[in-house]
Amino acid sequence: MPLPQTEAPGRLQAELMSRGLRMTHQRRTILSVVETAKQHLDASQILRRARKLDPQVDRVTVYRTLKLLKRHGLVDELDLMHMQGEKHFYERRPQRDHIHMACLRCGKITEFESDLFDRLKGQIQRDCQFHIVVTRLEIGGYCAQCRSASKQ
Amino acid sequence: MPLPQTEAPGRLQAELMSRGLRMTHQRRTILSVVETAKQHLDASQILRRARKLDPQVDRVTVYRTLKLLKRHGLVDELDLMHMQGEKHFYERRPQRDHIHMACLRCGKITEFESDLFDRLKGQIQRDCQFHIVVTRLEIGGYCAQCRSASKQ
DNA sequence: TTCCTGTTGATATCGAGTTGCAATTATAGC
DNA sequence: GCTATAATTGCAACTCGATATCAACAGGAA
Ligand SMILES: [Mn+2]
Ligand SMILES: [Mn+2]
Ligand SMILES: [Zn+2]
Ligand SMILES: [Zn+2]
Repeated sequence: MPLPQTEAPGRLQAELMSRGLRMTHQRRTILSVVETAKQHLDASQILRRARKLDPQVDRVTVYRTLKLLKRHGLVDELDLMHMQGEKHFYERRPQRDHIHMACLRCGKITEFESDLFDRLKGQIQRDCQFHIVVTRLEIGGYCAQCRSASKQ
Repeated sequence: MPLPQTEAPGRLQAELMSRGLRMTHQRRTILSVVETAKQHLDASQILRRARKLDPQVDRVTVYRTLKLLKRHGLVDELDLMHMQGEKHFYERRPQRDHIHMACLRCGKITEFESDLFDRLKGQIQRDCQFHIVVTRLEIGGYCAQCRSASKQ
């Protein structure tokens, strides 16, 4: 039993349990991977990390769990400009939405929060009578380093 | 010869030719499909429409042409929340960027332009020293119709 | 502990998109 | 208009992210 049941349940686990969902060993493992990730991970990276904790976990369960988390609004899915293949990336939904910038040269991902973004969402809800559930603002371009590097 | 060579070249075609790219019959066909599309089309829809004009056109050529158009910043790629499968959708890049809202109930796609969005992009370029090449703001939620329909 | 139902793993399969390569063709130069 | 040549195409095979199926399993209420 690599993952003792007694560990403090993360927020993701608590969220799912409060919604009456069954908490399996595999789910706990996958949730802990998503929750402790310091970067944006794709499904196969999540699988690899989950297997380190519990070699039993199957690829299919990772996909099923990610779909579940998306459906409950607990993780967000990103393209990050599909810079290498068609994979999607996942991150815990933060308190406040943020913007993702992907550098088309070095691949670096930068996050950015902005009042203007919050106001824009407000405008959309008001002017379009559209009830926003999920937002995804992704920007491709060139980061500061790569800009100065390419100026000679 | 369903597509006479004498037809006025569309803007996409003119753009590509001005960049010194070869203008093949297949490309002309695919460009005309993309250019005249009234909705967001995925690759297989583009193929089907292109084949109506020239049954010779191959699936691979559609993908290659879309990649070319993306690389030249002439079309934008969208997920539209991946509501049915993993397809991507394409549209001619407009003068002014717009936002895409996808209704998670009826699937309707709504477009929206906003000064706040333009200002947000300006802020990002300034504050993050990030040179923006492409932006993609996609929002999932519930449209006005579906909201009132679900209120009993 | 029992029972029931939701969940899982193994496998096969789907389907969007890519690759390799020989045949074709656009176009620049004559 | 020809010719030469390098870009482009079509076909087939392939990659790989994601899904469907279904028997076996296990969470958790009673
Ligand atoms: Mn995508
Ligand atoms: Mn659009
Ligand atoms: Zn960079
Ligand atoms: Zn709707």
